[in-house]
Amino acid sequence: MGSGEMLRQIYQRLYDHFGPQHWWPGETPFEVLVGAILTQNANWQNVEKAIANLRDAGVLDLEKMSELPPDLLAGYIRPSGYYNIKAGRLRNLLAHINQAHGGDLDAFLGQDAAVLREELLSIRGIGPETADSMILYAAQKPVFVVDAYTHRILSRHDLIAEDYGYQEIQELFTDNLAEDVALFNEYHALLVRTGKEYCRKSAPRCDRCPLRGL
DNA sequence: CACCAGGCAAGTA
DNA sequence: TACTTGCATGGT
Repeated sequence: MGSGEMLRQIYQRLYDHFGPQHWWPGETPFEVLVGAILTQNANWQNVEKAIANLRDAGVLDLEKMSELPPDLLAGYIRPSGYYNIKAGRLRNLLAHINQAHGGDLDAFLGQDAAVLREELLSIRGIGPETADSMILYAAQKPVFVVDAYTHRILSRHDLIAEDYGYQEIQELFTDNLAEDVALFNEYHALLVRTGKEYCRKSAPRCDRCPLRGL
């Protein structure tokens, strides 16, 4: 069986098992950008608390957050962990949008996906996964997001080698699936859901995994 | 108590 | 190039 057929079969099994996941839980593109940084190695529940703090403070907005003193910003996002590091990363992103695009978020996100990706990766604190999450979920362009769960699920089911890197895994999907924002959105969300419930680092419950037997 | 969560950068050899 | 470590909170 070819890789494309295999990937579509995986998707079908996960979708049949879990149904639609309704990602990304963000109300605006800006909120998605912020969430993408805050969720780095952090539980989403904690990220929601941090975002709620920002919203209550009225600074969940490009201009308002840009004017916010760094220590105050760090205080608001405290529940998401690494708050000093992440406050700096948020400010790096804000500075880039302000300096390179005059604070025009739509212009920033409206660029060609490849150009946007290069710009994002040039910002301190934004790596491949964060950049791709932003492009897919905020800019709504068809880039496949790879995360730790994607790697773990595929390697545990012997669909890829253990030492596959980000780029290789991403190419596996983009070279074998139609470039469809809705599909990439749902697929990534389903892989995360699968990882959480059936493919954790320790104590895996592969007995009930919807992908067993592939 | 230990381990983990929708990573990334900086330091070391 | 290939590891290792720091960052830090809250849930299980």
